Parts: sequence; C-alpha cells; structure tokens
Amino acid sequence: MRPTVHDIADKAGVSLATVDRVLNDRPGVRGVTRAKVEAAIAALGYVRDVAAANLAKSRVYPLVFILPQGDNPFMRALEAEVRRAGLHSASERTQLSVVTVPAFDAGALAKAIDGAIAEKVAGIAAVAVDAPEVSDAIGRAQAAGIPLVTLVSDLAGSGRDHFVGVDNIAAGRTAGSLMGRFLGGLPGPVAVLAGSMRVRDHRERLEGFCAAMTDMPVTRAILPVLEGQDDPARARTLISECLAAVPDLAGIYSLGAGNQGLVAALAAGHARHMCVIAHELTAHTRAALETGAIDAVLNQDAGHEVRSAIRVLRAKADGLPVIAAQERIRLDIFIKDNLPADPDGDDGN
Amino acid sequence: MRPTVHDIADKAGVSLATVDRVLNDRPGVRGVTRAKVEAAIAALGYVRDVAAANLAKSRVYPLVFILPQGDNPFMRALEAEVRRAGLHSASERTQLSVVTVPAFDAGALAKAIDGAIAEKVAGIAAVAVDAPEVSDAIGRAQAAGIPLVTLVSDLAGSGRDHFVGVDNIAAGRTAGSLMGRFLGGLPGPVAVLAGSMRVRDHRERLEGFCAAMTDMPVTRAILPVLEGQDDPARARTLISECLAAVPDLAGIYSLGAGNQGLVAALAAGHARHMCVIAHELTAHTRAALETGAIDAVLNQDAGHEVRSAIRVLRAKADGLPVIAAQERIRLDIFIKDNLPADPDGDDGN
DNA sequence: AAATTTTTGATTTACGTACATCAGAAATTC
DNA sequence: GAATTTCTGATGTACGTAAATCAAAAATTT
Repeated sequence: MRPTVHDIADKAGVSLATVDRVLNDRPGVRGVTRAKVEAAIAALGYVRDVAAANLAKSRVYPLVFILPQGDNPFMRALEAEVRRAGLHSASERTQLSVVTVPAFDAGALAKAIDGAIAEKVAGIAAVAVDAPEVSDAIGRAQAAGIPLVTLVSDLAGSGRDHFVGVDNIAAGRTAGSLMGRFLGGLPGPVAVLAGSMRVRDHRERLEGFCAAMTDMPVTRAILPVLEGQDDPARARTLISECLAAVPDLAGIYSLGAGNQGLVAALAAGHARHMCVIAHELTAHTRAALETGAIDAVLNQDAGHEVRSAIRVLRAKADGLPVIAAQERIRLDIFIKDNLPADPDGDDGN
Repeated sequence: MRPTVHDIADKAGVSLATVDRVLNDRPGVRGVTRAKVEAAIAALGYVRDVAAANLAKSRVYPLVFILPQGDNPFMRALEAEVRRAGLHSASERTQLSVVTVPAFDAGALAKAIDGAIAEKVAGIAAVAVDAPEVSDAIGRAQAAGIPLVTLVSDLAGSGRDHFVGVDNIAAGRTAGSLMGRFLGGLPGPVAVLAGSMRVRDHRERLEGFCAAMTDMPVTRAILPVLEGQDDPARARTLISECLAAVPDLAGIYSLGAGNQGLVAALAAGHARHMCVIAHELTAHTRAALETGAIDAVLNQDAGHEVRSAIRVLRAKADGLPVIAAQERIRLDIFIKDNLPADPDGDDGN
C-alpha cells in the first residue's frame, strides 16, 4: 500500500494536524518540525492522493475557453472538443464553458477576458489576437491570479502562462519540404493562399515554407501571397484567377482556413497535375485528400489541444508544475493512406 | 452541484442502501423498486463519482505487460512507457508490471500469460505471436475472466478483448505512397527490408506497400524481400550487398526493426541519392532523418499505445464499455521538419 | 393465520485528504 | 518567573461512495 498522511505522522513522530500543516503550507510549524516531516515524506515516497484530496476539497474548477465566432472549421472543432471534454470533466471536478467572440476583434476578446476575470473562473484559454488591448487584459488576468493559456495562436510577451499549439514555423517548413519532394524536378512556380498576413501563425507558416523551399536543390518561384481572409468564396476566386493566370503552376500551399473554396476552385479547374498542401483536417480537406485533389494535410489535433489546455490550467490553478515535454502539440501529416478512419475520430490519447 | 446517491434516495423515496444495491447490481431489490430508482437516476442525470468510488473501494488493478526481450528499440520504448505510466498510475490505483519473454517464442509467451492468470492480475497486455499455444493461453485468460489486449501485433481469432496498435496494411500503403511520390519519375527498383515474413505485422506492411506501389502511375520493380530478423548486423550486411548488387536502386523500405544496421550500411555506401523510408522513431532513425539518410519515418507512438492499453484494460476490468474511436492508434509520419523536439518527448495527450 | 422468504430501511465504518477548533505544550519576550 | 506569543496535538466533520450488519417490513408460501 502506498503511504498515507498517517504514515508520515507516525514516521515523523508528529500529529496528523502538523503533517497537514506542512503538506498544505499552512502557518504555525517550526523549521525543525517542518524538516522532520519533510524528511518523512521523502523517506516514504509519499504522494498525495489527488482523488481523495479533490474529494475532500470538493473544489470545482470553472474553466473558460474563448474562441472566435464564424465558420472556421478548426475553431468549431475546438469548440466541439471542449464540449466533448466537458462530458468527462465532471469526474475531474472541472466545469468547462465556451465563449465566442467576433474573429480578429481585439476589443471583444479583451472584454471577454475581463468578463471571465469578473466571474472568478479558475482558468482561461483563449485564441489570441495580436493587439495591445489583449495583452493588457491578459495582464489583468495574471494580476487577479487567474491562469491563462493562449490557444493555437500565441501572444508572446504578454503574461500568458503557457502556449498550447504547434510550432508554426516548423509547420511551414514541413509543408515546404513536402512540396519540394513531391514536385521533384517538375518545373513551375508555387502559390500560397493565406488568411491574413496580420495573423501571427499565418506569417510564421509562410516564413517556414519559404525557408524550406529555398533550401531545396531545385529553386522554384513562390508567387505573391494570396490573402483570402479565411473566407471560402474569396479563396475560391483567388485560386481560380491564379490557375487561369499561371498556366504552369506547380503547386499550392494553403496555410489558413477557407479550404472549402480552394477545393471548389480545384474541382472547377481542369484536372491539372499539381501539388496541393493544406492545413487542418476538416470534412472538406479529408474529402479532397481521398479524391487526390489535395496531396497532404498538416493538422494540429483539436482534441489534444483542448485536453492539454485543461491539464495546464488545472495544474496552474493547483500551483503544480507543467511538464513541458508532455504538453507539446505535435504536427500531424496526413496523406490519403494514413487518414484516421472516423471523420470525427478522436484518439483521446 | 451534481447529484449524489443521497439525492437519488430522496427522489426515489427509498433508502441509501437500496440505491446502493441498484447501482452496484446487488441482489435483493424488487423489480418495481429497481425501476423507481433507475428512473430517479435518469431524471437527476446521476453519474457515479469514480474518484470517490475508487477511494471507497480502495481497489487496485494489477496490470501486466508481456513484452519481447532483446534490443528492439520499439519494444524497449514500450517498456519505458509502461514504467513512466507507472509513476502516475498510483493515483489511479493501477499497478503496472512488465514481464519480458524471448522474442517470437510462442511457448514462453503462453507460459507468461498463464503465470499472470495464476497471479490473478486484473488485466494483461501482450505482444502476440501467431501460434496456437498463444491462442489457447488467451482463451484461458478469458475463461478466468481476466481481460487481455494484444499490443502492436494482433492475433485475430483468439479471444483477445481488444487490439492496441496501428493498421499495418495502411502503414505499408502510406510508405508505398510516400515512396512513389518522393521518387517521382526517377527510375530504378526498390528494396524491402523486413524482420521476418512469419510475423503478421511485417507481412501486412509489405502487402500494403506493394499495393500502393502498383497503384502509382510509374510502375516500379520491387526486389525480393530481405529478411534481417530485426538484427542490426544482418540488416547491415543485406543492405550493403543490395547496394553493391543493384547500382540503380531507387529506394529502400525498412518495415521492421534493425534500422541501426540500415543506417550504418547507408552511411558506409557512397552518397547515392535514394529514397529511404523506415518504421519507428528511435535514436538512430531520428539521427538519420536529420542528416537526410532517411527521408521519412512511420511511427506508432509507444506512449499512446501503453496508455490506451491501460485505459482499455481498466474499462474491461470494471465492466465499462470501450469507446473504439477513442482508442484508435494513429500512424505518425515524420520527416526531418516535423520531428518532435525532445528525443524522449512524450506528449502525454 | 402462521411461518417463511424476500425485500427494504437504518446505521455504521471505511477510503485518504482537507480543514476547523480548542486545549496544551513549548518557545520567546518582558 | 510571569506573560506572551508561537507552535503542536487531539479530535471531529466533511467529501461521495462502498460495503457490511441487523432489524423491520412486506411479500410469499404453507
């Protein structure tokens, strides 16, 4: 049997109350006594039974996820994962809620953060927008002692406790590297479709992509970035125009959302042999992978991100350390042959 | 606050003891009363507080992992992950242990399974060997009411409760597909290095690889399979001989272990441009990816597999359902650009 | 209607921790 | 050495469930 607080008390020759004072960092213990207890804890290899502790505390952790509104499939996937996690969260004494704010609206995001602070939540996860108002709001959360993690898009320099998301420069590099290898000696320039260059993750992906492409043995022109504002209709127009204007186009890298429009444009275009790499596995990109319209999809698993955010926020709320290596979000590469079987599949690992 | 057993008792107008009898399926409750209680449970949306329940039960779950001996890095990684999971398992009242048996030794494996049955463990996870003795032992585990999952390599048709591992045919297809795309129009045959064709997962990977290669627009010869017995020295010899004998070799698919030998042979050989795809991310394959000696590595995450096995065994032991979609092990594709930063990194998700 | 069986209630203890209270001991200050 | 402050012990309750016991009530059989 693993040691309990009683064993510590016996071993250290003190009372249960004193052990409790040491364990929970309560005042009123002399240095000598504290050392005795800590020695006993170390000697016995005691670890607190969190389940029992939470039961005794009957503490609940209300956590808020602040996500952008709109039909960005990845954001909706995140929201779905939060709700899914909410089903199991009861047993872990976590109460999850989702607040949506207009996309790219720094003021609204800041307001939502302040609202969460006012409600005295135990933690906040937010998709950051790169703006001073947001940094300020994050600062207020920190001042209030409420842990806050940025999700998907980071805001370095703010007081956020942690970033949950992929390394977007590496993601861009991966895309460039795959694109280069898939194209091989095939000539022709490549196009890049982004949402907006004012968003940090999109900038970073482009940066990595260009770096990888220039590292390739074959130099290849990268056309000026097409900004589709993550809007399917705009994306479709831009890609269609590009296909028409550049007859020898060899590849397209879509690093933002709005892939529905990309797929539509490709389908409408003549069946040209072209290498297409996109981000985020959604119903549309999955279907396009299966038909061969898209060659590879880079994905960050929404389920993993949500669970990681929850773990980190709970750890911060309890003052526990976060094991960085354990919370690293990996970049998945999907081609049609390693697609997970279930469209809504969540491996839960 | 979420409802407790007391709330059910009040709502149903029965005593706590009766609620307990219904909840834990104990005898001595009339059908009418049982229905009343169940109605109250449904009406209140009661869910058992597993933490409290486990605390009250103070039940422990001794689980055994039976793994092959030897220096197969992936198996050693699995073992390391079991030990790592063991550190956190205490809080979940799970006691993990590892038993190693000679690789490919059906008799030893069967004996190990019987040993675990004799020890009345709560669950068994084993890397299956395709043999009748093993099937029989699995049958005995089932007869003893001990849940058993196969790990990495399945044994369909046996009484195993679940298989934890990747779809190896899909893995082979993925390798073939990537190989074909990376090679493009480049001429030349490809070689396949396997451990042994008597192992099911290796057979399946080969099958998928060949299927994907024949689906490619460019037909390409696949040389007879080289069987390295997962032994680095043998693998090195075989690959070196192959490189010498086939000057126009375009690619190598290594679908088993022994990649250390493969890498050594490649390094010793002249710096020929060749597409190399291997399985399992180990220190050697990682280093080879970084130098460019290997182009892609297909990986099944040992940590995910171990955690999935634990979840499944615990669920089975408690008579709870397993959410299949949640326990699907994904096939990871790594190229040098999306390598996880930490060699021993475990994302824990 | 009595005897028997089955079902239900009431109550208690336990799991491991958190937290509060109050009395008593030890250390410190005056 | 007394008064004060600081520390420690003893004890109890709580969290939500499991599990056991024994008595009482209800249903069933004889």
